[in-house]
Amino acid sequence: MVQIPRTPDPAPPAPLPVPTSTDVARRAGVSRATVSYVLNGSGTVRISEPTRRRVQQAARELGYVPHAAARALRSGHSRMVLVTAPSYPAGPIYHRFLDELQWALGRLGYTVVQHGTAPRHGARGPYSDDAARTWAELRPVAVLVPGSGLRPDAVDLLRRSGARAVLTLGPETVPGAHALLTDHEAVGHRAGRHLHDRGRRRIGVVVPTEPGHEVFATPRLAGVRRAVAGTTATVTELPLAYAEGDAARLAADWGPLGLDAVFAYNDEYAMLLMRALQDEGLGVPEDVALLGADDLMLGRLLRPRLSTVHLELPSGRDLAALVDRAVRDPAAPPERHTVLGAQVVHRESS
Amino acid sequence: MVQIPRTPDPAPPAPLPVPTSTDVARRAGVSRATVSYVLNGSGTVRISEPTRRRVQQAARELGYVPHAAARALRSGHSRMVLVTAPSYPAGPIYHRFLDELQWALGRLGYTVVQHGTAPRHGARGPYSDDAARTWAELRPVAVLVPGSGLRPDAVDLLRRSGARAVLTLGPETVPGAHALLTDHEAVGHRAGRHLHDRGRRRIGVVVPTEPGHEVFATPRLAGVRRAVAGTTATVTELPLAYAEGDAARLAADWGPLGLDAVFAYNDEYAMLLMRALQDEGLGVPEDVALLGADDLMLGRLLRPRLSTVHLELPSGRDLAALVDRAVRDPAAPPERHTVLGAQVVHRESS
DNA sequence: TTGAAAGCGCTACCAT
DNA sequence: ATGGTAGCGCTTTCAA
Repeated sequence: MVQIPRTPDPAPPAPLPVPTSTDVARRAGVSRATVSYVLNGSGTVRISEPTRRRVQQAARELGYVPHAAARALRSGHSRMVLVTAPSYPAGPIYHRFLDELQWALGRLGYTVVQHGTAPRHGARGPYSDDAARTWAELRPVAVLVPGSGLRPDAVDLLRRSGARAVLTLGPETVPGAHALLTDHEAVGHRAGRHLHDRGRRRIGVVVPTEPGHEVFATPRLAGVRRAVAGTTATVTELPLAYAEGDAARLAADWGPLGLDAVFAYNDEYAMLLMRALQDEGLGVPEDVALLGADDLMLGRLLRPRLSTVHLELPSGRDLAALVDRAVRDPAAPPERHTVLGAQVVHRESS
Repeated sequence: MVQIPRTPDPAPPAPLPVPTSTDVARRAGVSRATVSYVLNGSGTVRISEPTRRRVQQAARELGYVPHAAARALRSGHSRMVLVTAPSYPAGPIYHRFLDELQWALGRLGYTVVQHGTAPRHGARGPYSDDAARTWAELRPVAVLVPGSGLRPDAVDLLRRSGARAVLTLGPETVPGAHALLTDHEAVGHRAGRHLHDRGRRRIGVVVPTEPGHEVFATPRLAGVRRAVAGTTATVTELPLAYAEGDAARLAADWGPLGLDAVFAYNDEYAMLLMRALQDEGLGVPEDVALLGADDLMLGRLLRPRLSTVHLELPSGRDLAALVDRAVRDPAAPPERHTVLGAQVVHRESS
């Protein structure tokens, strides 16, 4: 960070005392109870119009903002939905989904808060109790955990701390938690079947070596295997780091592999590999068919245009509704939903 | 969402009462005060080892998790740093930065919470008071607002609600808030100078038509203009949507433009445009030089390899230190820092 | 070394 | 229609 020359700047006003509902009450000449009634529009109690006005004006003049923590403490529950940071590097698809979810939950009166305790080096394990404890301290009414690694005891901890619903969005179910299953096995299966349908018989499957991707890569690989089970086709695992050098290495050793198709994990790895293959003089799709996933824009810009598996997360509205339902009936048995739409988009590379 | 058949699932236990420090005290046979001392390791008070043990064991057995809101209420301040959702579509660079920041603030004892009130269609304006109010209700000790659009009255509202520091990370300063200035004018300037140095004289600058990008695009354009001011070079604004069709349209009308270089806003737009140009038979960089920004991996995979402006956000550690400093001395005048490292990486496209 | 008690800001019950 | 007041879970001074 570089300090740049600055013109003298007016110091901010000394920290004023934060106005409370008591201040509003005093200023409006009413009791705190009345203030609360006016500002929260309690259903049962009626306040006269003049009083109501005085209170609202006093609140405005003071810049009064209610204290969410105090409210939660008193009322025994918050409207906070905590979304934890995904355990994997999230892409544009996830962010669009989260945006939608936030908006939909907002309409239902919830406040969405993201907590990014990304598991760092040296952490004891995925979603160690430490992380879950931090979440629990916030006393969210619901917790959504995208990705994998949520442990059953963490679910327990959260529920015992008052969370009325715990939901996972990922490849596995966790006891006690509602599950939105992203069925990556099905993604692999679609990919495998597509390549097999196109007449390919020696299929490679890229498995990123970067940590955090196993969650998707493993079931996708299994899906491809299942797709060609009972046929003459073979499936070969292709570890690959997201780096030019590694792709070049893989491409250089391509011959002996004898592969005629690759499901490249996603569009970005596909682009990486396509480039390396082409640089090595191999033809796509003549020599080797290439299939990505995610349907990113960049796939359409490649030559040949990249075939891909288009993925679709659940609509934010649907998920918001599920959260709301779960919160209203915390004792209901966990729901399980399959939420990952997967569809092959056939373009030119396969 | 598709409901899949499920085996009957054990219903979760009826919502147990959440254990409080009173429960821990009772179980350990001590007072709540003692529990607090033990669990928070108060500096002044010494608790005997046996008592300490009993308390800790009781807490463990009960699955006790302190109530952050209650604690904040009593102590008068929280350790929550609120990071609002960026007002622009955030890329991998931002996410890496945020990760780092979170980690660094965590080490300083803060809890980072992201609040995504992304300004949606129909919202009254950028960061309307509504959004700021929601933030203020959480009574964060500090608020970091990436992007632009934070209004001075929102800063005021936040400070009057007890936020000891408000920081912006973006192209503009806001009165009352610390500013981490991402100097995109400098990015444009570097880009313009590079292209001019390479002998280009008719320079196009891509300006995305998608909303939200103006914040960057406008100053970048201005920077290019400044870089060639006083020379014979010209600068042409090139509105472009992130869609194949629009790029094709632009490329089809290329001739009359008479441009020999383009600063393409970022690597993704650069890739889009490069493809369209090449499809149109134009040579990069012979006919037209192309410069991206962000230094994404995909730039290295293009042919020719994409020249780009490498951007660097401040280190999470530095920023965490600044937040901490600002929180400790809330009356200090706002700091201003320029935090965007910009450096041209010359490859083959320019 | 430990406990009693006040009080943070707020809501909701019960009076008036 | 409005006010008094208890108490949510916690920390911290003051006494014992």
